[in-house]
Amino acid sequence: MTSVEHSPLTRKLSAFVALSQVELAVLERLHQRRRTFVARREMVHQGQSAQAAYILSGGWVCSYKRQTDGTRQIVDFQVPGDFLGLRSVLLRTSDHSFEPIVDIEAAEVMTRDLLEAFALTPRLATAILWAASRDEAMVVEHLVGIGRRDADARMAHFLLELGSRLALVGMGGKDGFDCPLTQYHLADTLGLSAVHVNRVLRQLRENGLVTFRDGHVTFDDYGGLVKLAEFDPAYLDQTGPLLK
Amino acid sequence: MTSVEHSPLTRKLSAFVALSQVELAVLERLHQRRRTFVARREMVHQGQSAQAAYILSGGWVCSYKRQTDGTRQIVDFQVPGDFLGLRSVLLRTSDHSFEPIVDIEAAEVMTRDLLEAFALTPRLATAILWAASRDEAMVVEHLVGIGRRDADARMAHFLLELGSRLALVGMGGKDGFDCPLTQYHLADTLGLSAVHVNRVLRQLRENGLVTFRDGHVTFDDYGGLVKLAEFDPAYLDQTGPLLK
DNA sequence: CGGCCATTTGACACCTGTCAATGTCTGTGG
DNA sequence: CCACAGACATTGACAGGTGTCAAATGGCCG
Repeated sequence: MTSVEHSPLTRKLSAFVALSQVELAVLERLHQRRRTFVARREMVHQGQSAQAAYILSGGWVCSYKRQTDGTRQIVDFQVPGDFLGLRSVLLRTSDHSFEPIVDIEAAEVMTRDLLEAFALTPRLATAILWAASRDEAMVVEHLVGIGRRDADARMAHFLLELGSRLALVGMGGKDGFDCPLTQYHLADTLGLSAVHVNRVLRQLRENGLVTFRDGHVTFDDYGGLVKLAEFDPAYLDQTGPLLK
Repeated sequence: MTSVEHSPLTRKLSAFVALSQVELAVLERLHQRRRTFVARREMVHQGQSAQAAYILSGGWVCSYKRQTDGTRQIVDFQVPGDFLGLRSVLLRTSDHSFEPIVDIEAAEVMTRDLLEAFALTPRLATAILWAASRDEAMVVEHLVGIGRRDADARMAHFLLELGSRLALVGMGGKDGFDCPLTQYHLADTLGLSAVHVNRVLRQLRENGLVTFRDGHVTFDDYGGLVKLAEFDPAYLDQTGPLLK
């Protein structure tokens, strides 16, 4: 499609607004300090003086909160093209922990560089704020899901949301996507036990809706899944108002 | 305590940072356009071109999301001193609905006035952003609660959080607070059925922990409640805890 | 080969939802 | 003043969704 190799973040934002050459250049320049993190090693990213955010370019990360009894609740996932710790730069960080799910590659962005980029290209700032507000909308939708959907619908909704997000960066479509998550990750995300996650997955598979297996999610009946989850992606594509 | 009558928002922010006379004046000036809303009449506040936010000075509001099957999930409550729709001004609004729980009084703040106030007094901007990030931390904590706490702990945690928030604006303390919520509100907040909310409240009452009755919450055993809920107010970031 | 991790499955308990009925209080209208 | 309706709170009986416990299976890697 594109002759030039763009970063996932560029792809994502481009789906939201057409960026000029200058804006694209500024965006790419933010990707200079490349860093890698090893799977499962917690990236401490507490409320301290976090002077940098990260743009995830490869691999998956989850942000979670751990309770005193040992259980944890995963609040969100970050996939390529997503920011890590953006809010801790713009506002103040809440005390999440971040854990790479696989080995990841990310670009470290210093606060001053980010703010400078914002000053140079207001439209870029707008686009990035759009991404941040989308993240927040996802947390809210997540809350609704855990509070008011049963396990099947919750799982279906989550997989559909993930599929939509990945499609935006070219890593999946309506047939499915590669997915490095374990059933424990799903359990900690959806507020279920790992055992029940397995039961739910089996049922969805046997009903011909979706198959979660060997690191790959296959949408066997996309329409049926959407119906089961009452999935309305409106909260994801907030195309419009901000840039008008 | 104070000879001058300050707004709840002023009280709240003052607990976070000592504001100068100038900053206090700017803050009070934001309260000029007073409006009232009637209980139970939904304040439509969709993603449209929301050019204003509100500072709640009296009464309670809840923000919620309704599902197609009719159930709803309350995402957050706003009590005096809280902003309504702040994020929809700074970023973009997610599609919540707002419902006054009782008759409320609020100050309408136009975006331009707010931005102007920010420009005049950066410290005020910081304080307000702190409030916004606290709201977000509460949503996350709420997610953790629904996902990983049982009904008793969830209820206890919620009541303690509410108590802390109200204490910040002088509307409650370690003994309790006035509370206009119905058990249906609690159910929609905690992801429970109204019937079960009633059972949980009875149990907490019979265990001598907390009494929810006749529009008033009484902490019968604050310490016991904290222990049951494993309540750690760190996420509220109330630097100068009034509850000490 | 021998651990370790993730997955899978079954049995059972229990937390929570649903259904239904009753009680209480408030406001309204006769 | 009383009858009545409506909203909220309360309680019991019952069903069902999920969690917990335990064990077996299979893949991966040192």
